[in-house]
Amino acid sequence: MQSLAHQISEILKPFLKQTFNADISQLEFQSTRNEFDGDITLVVFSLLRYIKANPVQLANQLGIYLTEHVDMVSDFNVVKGFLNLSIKDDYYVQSLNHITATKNYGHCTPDPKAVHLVEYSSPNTNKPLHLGHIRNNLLGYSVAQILKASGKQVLKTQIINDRGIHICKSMLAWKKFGSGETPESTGLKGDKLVGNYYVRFDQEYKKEIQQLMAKGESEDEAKSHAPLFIEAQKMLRDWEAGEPEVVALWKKMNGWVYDGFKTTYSNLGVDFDSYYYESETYLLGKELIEKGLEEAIFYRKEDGSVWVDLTAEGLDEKLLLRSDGTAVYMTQDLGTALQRYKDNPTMGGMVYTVGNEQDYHFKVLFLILEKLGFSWANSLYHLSYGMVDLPEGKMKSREGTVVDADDLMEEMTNTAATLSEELGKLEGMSIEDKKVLYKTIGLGALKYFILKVDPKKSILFDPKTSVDFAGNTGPFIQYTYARIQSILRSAPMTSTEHLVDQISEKEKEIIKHLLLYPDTIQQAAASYSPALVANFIYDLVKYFNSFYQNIPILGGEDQAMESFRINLCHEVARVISSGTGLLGISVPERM
RNA sequence: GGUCGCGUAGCUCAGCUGGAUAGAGCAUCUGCCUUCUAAGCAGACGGUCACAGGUUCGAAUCCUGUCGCGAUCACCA
Repeated sequence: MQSLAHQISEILKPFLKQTFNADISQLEFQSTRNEFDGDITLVVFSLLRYIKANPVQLANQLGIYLTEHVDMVSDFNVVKGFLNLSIKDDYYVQSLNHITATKNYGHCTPDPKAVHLVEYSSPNTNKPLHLGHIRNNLLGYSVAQILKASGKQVLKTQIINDRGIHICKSMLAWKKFGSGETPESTGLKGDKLVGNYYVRFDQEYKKEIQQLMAKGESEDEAKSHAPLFIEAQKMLRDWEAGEPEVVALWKKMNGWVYDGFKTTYSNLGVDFDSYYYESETYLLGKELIEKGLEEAIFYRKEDGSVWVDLTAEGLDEKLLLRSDGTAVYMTQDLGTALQRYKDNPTMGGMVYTVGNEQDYHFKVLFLILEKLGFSWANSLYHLSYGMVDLPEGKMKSREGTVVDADDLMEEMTNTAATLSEELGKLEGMSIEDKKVLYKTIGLGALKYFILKVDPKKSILFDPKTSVDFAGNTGPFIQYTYARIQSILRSAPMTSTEHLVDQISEKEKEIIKHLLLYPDTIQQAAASYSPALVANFIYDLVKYFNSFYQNIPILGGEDQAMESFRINLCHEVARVISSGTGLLGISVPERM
């Protein structure tokens, strides 16, 4: 079913062409403001570009034409250049019936050829996930859901940063100070255990630096002379050389971390279809560099390092290979991108969910791929998002100001439990069911809190004030859904064929809003913004609550009206559930 | 310093490709629980949309400049 605006446009365009000889691609409509009569408004001002006329006269002319030729337009009025049209109740009833009859309303039919890859999370394996990762994961997962709803086949993946000096640091600390501790022996989550040794390394390293400085070395000298640092560097070289003992330790400790991550992801409700490991991809891309050198897209300096000159594009020169021939971050990313297109030849796009601190990196990456002549280079998208800041400023793992992902989720769940018990509405529910519910609510609050904000903006998170459960929040939306379920339990949906002619303004608002849902999904997919969906759902819930609070549903009124309202409740619930699903938030039947 | 992003109510945020008197939530204040869930509803208070120009019928939105905040400009990832 086409939107109302679209239908009216189609009727008006031939008329405009015939009468004014004006070919107009886009007519501008908006919802009529409450203080005026009418349902939908045509902004006639915007036509003046094509038609030289008095806006009020033109509006009247169009209004007369529409009331005469379009059945659903019952009346009109003109205020300045605004043509306000009144729409018959029939239209709303039919729209609601149409929504009811549409399976997966708002979702496009999947196109099996439109494969999209969404990369998110991409953690380091030397410490646990924190609040920043939560934003990354929620965004990536939600965008994947939204793309799916817009008809794409989506593959979720991550690239795991499992190699490098920082990994060796925690390995070394465990070897020297760990006395054989394991997740089993300590009862700690694997990622937490490894993270502790990363911190331990830093502590011991600092001690050594102090000692060396006491002996008269400068800070810089001390940093590079400290025995621990030298040992860590050696370990990295041994790892790259494939030294069996180091590799075995690396595998063991990374395994612990993966187990820990798995728990965190599962609690957060995100998942992946594939994994790429940096240890397997860091050498990729070198061939690509050779190709670029042959084609003189890149150049080699005397010391052997390879560069690309992007000054013509307003950027700098960028290193692609070190003078010793080893790969850098960019080399690896070039190779990984190519590899992914080889793995999925029909891929229509790739989304990188990475913080905005890497805006420059991705700009350069995409530009280089374009220079190398890959046609798919322009279908890459960097889903850039702002940092999550604490009131004290940035999160710093070494200064202990990191908000741990697991702790935060647990805290949210506990808060939800406390609030729920205070409200005391859960009599008769089993303890297991309650537990699930508290988690659903707590995580709903957290997810919504993060996702309702425009991705590119930074988020200020105050752990002390925590996350709200009232107002524009996840729990409010979940709560409304649960209330609707309660209505539907006592009055199940009935036939949808009733024609009703006493629909209230608020009900019309709700239906108009429901009709916008498919557009919202498309827009959110085009701009990779879950915030659009989040705010859409919130608006819908606001409209609904206001209607629901004031109009009795089971009042023994006119039967047609009553079943119309119950249908409306049902469809609102359906859209809420589908919309929150796009955000990765689940909705409980009761709460 | 160069580049990129942000700046809307005391706080946290919406505001679609320019449209009518800029919207929510939190906080403060006033009402509403004997009927389907009060995590709610109705209302009050609160704004020089950072500032200055420009484009036009019309600017929070587009352009230019200024100021403020942040990120980035590594043979780190």
